[in-house]
Amino acid sequence: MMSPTGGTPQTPTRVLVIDDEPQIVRALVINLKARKYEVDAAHDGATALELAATRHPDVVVLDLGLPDMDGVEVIRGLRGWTRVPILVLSARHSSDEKVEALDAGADDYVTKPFGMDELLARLRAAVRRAEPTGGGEDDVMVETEGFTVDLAAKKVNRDGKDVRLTPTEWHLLEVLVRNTGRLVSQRQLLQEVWGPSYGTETNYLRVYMAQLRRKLEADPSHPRHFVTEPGMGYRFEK
Amino acid sequence: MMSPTGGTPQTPTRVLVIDDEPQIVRALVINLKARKYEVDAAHDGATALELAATRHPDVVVLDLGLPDMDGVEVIRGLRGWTRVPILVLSARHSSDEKVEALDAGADDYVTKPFGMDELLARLRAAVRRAEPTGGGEDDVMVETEGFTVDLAAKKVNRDGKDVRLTPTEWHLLEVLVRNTGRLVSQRQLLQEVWGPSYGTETNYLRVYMAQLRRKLEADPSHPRHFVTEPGMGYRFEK
DNA sequence: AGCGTCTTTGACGCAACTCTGACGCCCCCG
DNA sequence: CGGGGGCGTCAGAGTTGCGTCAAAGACGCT
Repeated sequence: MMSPTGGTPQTPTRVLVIDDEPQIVRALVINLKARKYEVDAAHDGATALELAATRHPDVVVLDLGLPDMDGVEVIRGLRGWTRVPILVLSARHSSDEKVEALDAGADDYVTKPFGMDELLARLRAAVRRAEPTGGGEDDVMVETEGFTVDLAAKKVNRDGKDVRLTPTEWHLLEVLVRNTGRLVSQRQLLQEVWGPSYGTETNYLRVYMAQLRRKLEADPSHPRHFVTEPGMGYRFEK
Repeated sequence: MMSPTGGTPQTPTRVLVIDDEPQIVRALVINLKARKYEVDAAHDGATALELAATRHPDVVVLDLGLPDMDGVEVIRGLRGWTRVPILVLSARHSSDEKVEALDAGADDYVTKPFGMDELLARLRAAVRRAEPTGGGEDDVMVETEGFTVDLAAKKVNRDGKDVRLTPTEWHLLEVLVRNTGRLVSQRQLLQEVWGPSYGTETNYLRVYMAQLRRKLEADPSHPRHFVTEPGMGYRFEK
């Protein structure tokens, strides 16, 4: 009826399935893959958080009954650094459970046993509303007098030539550019680029900011666009 | 447990309730108003679409069983021009109904009879995820005739130029500005900026208030905006 | 298996920020 | 009228944070 991404052919939607019951995981994986989703699976909370950090899923399906940690803790762990839609599965019908999960940051709550059709529809709904912007074309191009960043094409142009960025460099640049003019805290940068457990490794930031400045600033040692706010974070200015 | 808007006191969340059963509408309206939502109600689809257009609700609660038109048509009518979250209520448990409604653009689907707690939690979830991107980025700006404070971007502008503040200076300014016009006790300032164990080191305050005044006041020795209340605390005035 | 690229880690010098103490002022109170 | 506590100001000392470089480790590709 509808492609996972909602019609626009682009990179496939990535789903992270978290459940400790193998048969449920299998059923989900089969159904999702058949519909051209890209699927990762985890059977406990720790693995889940790790996978979420490294794979950056577009939507998370989470069973609350995990062996190693409370499902709500997983929600909080995710919400600490990402707004990825979270669809909760649970065998518990109690109203309190639902309220707790939803208020912790879940986007939807489905009780088992569930219909696969319904689950997939809810998944589509969750992904759909998370999509970038609905109404109008947002400007995916950001220009400075020294270089141009094309967020959609994932390209940076300088003096007519494309600048080669490594994945990490790009990711960092993307977070900064998406917050043009705003200060982005070191913690937020680290967590968005490297994952939730990297909130304090500020040396990574120093290295990669230097890298970005070397590649994009006219005078890397006196940056005009990638501004350091000592003790707080970094800011991208046009 | 949580204010409708998620903590920041601003304009109340507006809900549009669409249902033809008076007792359900009444129950919803009472519960919503008690939680400080602003509520509009419609008992048929035509009125609903009209109200949605004129009142611009932040979230819609829609019963699928309407007298004048199919509920799914209402969803489509809304989705034609707005991305407002739509929470569907329905007596039908059939999977097809849910899939159809969700794929038409609904954000959530709750079957009757429903628990009020759960419904409210789902409503909060729907509003929450729509907030930051939906209505538009409202930067929290505070202006005086001498300078401008942008709390979101963590920026202070004076005479067209950005003022450089250290982390401590920012933190202090932030607490004061968030309490504009109100007196903030020394103890509270110290504990919020330096931590719970620093309730008495008022000399810190003196040093950093001086710093702030030097950077922001036109005449630092005769402050107009950062007012000392001797023996009590400090107050920020526009 | 070998190679190239990307990421991570450590060490160093330098700059920025925080803390601290001394001093003088003003206002309140005795 | 004199004393004292609270406040503002200043500048130095100590600490932390930042930029830079280089090399080792991890990863993927051929």
